[in-house]
Amino acid sequence: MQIDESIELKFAQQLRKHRLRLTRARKEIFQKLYETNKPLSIQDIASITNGVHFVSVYRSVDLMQKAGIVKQVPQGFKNLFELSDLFRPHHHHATCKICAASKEIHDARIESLMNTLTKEAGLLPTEHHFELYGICQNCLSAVEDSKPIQRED
Amino acid sequence: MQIDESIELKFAQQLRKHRLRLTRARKEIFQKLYETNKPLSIQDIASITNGVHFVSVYRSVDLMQKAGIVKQVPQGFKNLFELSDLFRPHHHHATCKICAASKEIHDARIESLMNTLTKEAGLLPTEHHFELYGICQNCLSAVEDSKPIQRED
DNA sequence: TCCTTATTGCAAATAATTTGCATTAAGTAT
DNA sequence: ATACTTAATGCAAATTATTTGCAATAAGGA
Repeated sequence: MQIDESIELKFAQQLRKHRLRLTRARKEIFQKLYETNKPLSIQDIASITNGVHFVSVYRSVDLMQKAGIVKQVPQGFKNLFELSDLFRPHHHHATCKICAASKEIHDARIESLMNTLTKEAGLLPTEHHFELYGICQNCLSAVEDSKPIQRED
Repeated sequence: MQIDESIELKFAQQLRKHRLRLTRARKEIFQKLYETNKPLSIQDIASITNGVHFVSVYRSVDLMQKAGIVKQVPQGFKNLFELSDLFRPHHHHATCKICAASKEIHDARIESLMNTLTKEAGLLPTEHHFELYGICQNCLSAVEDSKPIQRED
């Protein structure tokens, strides 16, 4: 997939703004996040990225995060990353607890409520994490809610 | 702090319902979560808990989580735990990005919106994670937003 | 009190993340 | 284009976090 010209430019500018260099590794990471278009773990990124050492992925994702290029998406117990709102429309995720399939949610109601609540709590809003979980149609049949928890043995 | 009788009973029942035994370690963990009354990491719990090996904390928190006694609160990049809604009113957190002070939010608007959105996404709602971040009054003065990111060197 | 088996503690294995350092390569100036 | 400065990379190794195996212990029911 070819990245849009203006997106690429913005990427370069954002790096520069934070005195970060536009390296092959970072281009590669950005490209993969862009075309995959869903939250990925560091490991995920390292595995699909071409010739970029996983340590560099850690370091670059961290810096790109601080530079506002990438944002963290804590999903359940995993820390995932995707491109920030600078590069794609702000959204949230609804994820199936069972099959982990995840769907994007775009809804203005969320944002306004978030801001209101954050301010009401006496904070200057910077960000919010918002993840919905449920069970999708496909998986519903396999679940019995009242059953005691499963052990692995 | 002494735990309410009915709370303790419910705790025991919930364990039993899931065929989990009421052990000293679990009482201790429950007690600490109860009196601390804020999200704690596994490490936190292990350190304030009296004579409970950290491996047991991992295991018991995991089981108590599956049994609905404890719930996970992914906060930023940390996985924290607190008692589930069975034992304290459902709420969310507004956390200062800088000093990490965290304030509880109780607001019915959130819940209804969550449920609506989850259903709209085609999922049967099970849970949601919802964390607000901002900068509190105390910390506000120390921040200059447009400054390039800080490196540690 | 006895019996069954979940739970614990400990040691050790794995996995995840971070750090130090020499080498490479951006980005700027010449 | 070439040289220069220093950020960024790769690799090895250190930390840190989490999980697993197993023998000893202790819940909880008979």
